[in-house]
Amino acid sequence: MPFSLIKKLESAVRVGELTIPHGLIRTPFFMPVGTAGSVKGVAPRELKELGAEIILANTYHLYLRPGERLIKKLGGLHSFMRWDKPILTDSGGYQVFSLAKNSSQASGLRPQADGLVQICDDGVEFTSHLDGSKHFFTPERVIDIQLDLGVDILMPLDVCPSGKATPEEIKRATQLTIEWAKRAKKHFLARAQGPRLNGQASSLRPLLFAIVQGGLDLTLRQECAAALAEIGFDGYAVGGLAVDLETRDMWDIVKLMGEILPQDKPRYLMGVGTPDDIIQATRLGMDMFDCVLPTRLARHGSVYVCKSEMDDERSNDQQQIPSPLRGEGGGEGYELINLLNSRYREDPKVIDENCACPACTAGFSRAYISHLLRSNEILGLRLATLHNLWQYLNLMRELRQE
RNA sequence: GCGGCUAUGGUGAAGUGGUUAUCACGGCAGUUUGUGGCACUGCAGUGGUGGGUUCAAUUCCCGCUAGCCGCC
Repeated sequence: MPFSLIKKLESAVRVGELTIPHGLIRTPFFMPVGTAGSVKGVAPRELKELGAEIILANTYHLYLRPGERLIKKLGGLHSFMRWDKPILTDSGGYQVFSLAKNSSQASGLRPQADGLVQICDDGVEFTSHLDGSKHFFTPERVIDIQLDLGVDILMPLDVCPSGKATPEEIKRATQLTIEWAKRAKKHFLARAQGPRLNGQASSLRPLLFAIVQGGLDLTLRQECAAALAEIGFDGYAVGGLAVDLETRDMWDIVKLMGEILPQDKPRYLMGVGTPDDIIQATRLGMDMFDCVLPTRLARHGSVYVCKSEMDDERSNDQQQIPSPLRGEGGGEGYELINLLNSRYREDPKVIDENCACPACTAGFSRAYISHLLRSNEILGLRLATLHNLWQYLNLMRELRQE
């Protein structure tokens, strides 16, 4: 069995082990996002030093550029990007949703903007954001691309409805997602039965997950989860929740998923989230996460500060070990500060005194990083990114040991 | 001393006799959740100064001041 649940902590966090071709990973874990085969600004060796054990890349983007054929020719994605630990690829289902959203906002540029993405029973037709060329993805094609990339965990093509979708649209998206998952599995098994799947020396095969959709409809989510579990997959993802968060509450769904998804399989909450979201979700039984927030926020100047540090002066005599997990309520362990704000221009402190990331241990001041970011110096983006990723990965370490 | 030109947000530039004066960069702030790379959204100007013409002037005219160019 690729996954084994070792124990449930008092907090209800599931500590387990996932064994895949490029290594063994302990849950719960966070996957830094490296859409185009690179976690922006961070080299593989640095990722390892931060404690990353698996990263996420994107099928849609790598298919369009440089193309899975080229990557396969050069030895697969691991060899291509010089990362020898596990990789999970997102299927491109989210990009279909995201492109459709962007196209309707691009007023004027395209008269038939909504024609940018066409979903039919067989698959999805879309227009490349790079050169306008037309492409067609089927569930089978997306499996083939991911096998060519040689990744450890494959995600099937799904339909991710927007937060504004009608109940009918959500129902149809859910039905298609189940149908496509079934086709993906069939195709995956047919290809995986070959003796040397993508030429890997490892005897371990890659894993195929399924994605639960259904919007905020508890019944639909339950039916979708049951249908997918009936088909049987290596793990189960919960999709479509990291969307329109300001107007929608995902927690009822997350709680339900934690209760009904197969206990002996990893659960992946896609696209989530803030550190506080992740803490809460692990307590509801989620095992895997990915999110662009730490890396994107860093590039825009925002960095995480553990609140236990902000309270330092008050808690001095208590000799408290700083941890985002202290406090029973959970959440509210982190504060986000924007180094581009004028108040940090002359701030001599490091981002977070209790942080052991490369930026903080080297002693780079907030003032210096602020200067770098204002001057558009690459090092500024890198330092902020390293810091935020370290915060996330350290949080996961603490969650596993709690 | 004489002649000419120019004076528009922090900077550099547009533009117009009449509702909220445009753009870039900079500044200030906000947003960001399966990443269309440092993205996006806001905010800040009583239009050098004093008069005049006009129903109405940033826009037309005059004085003053400042800067630039040329001549003596």
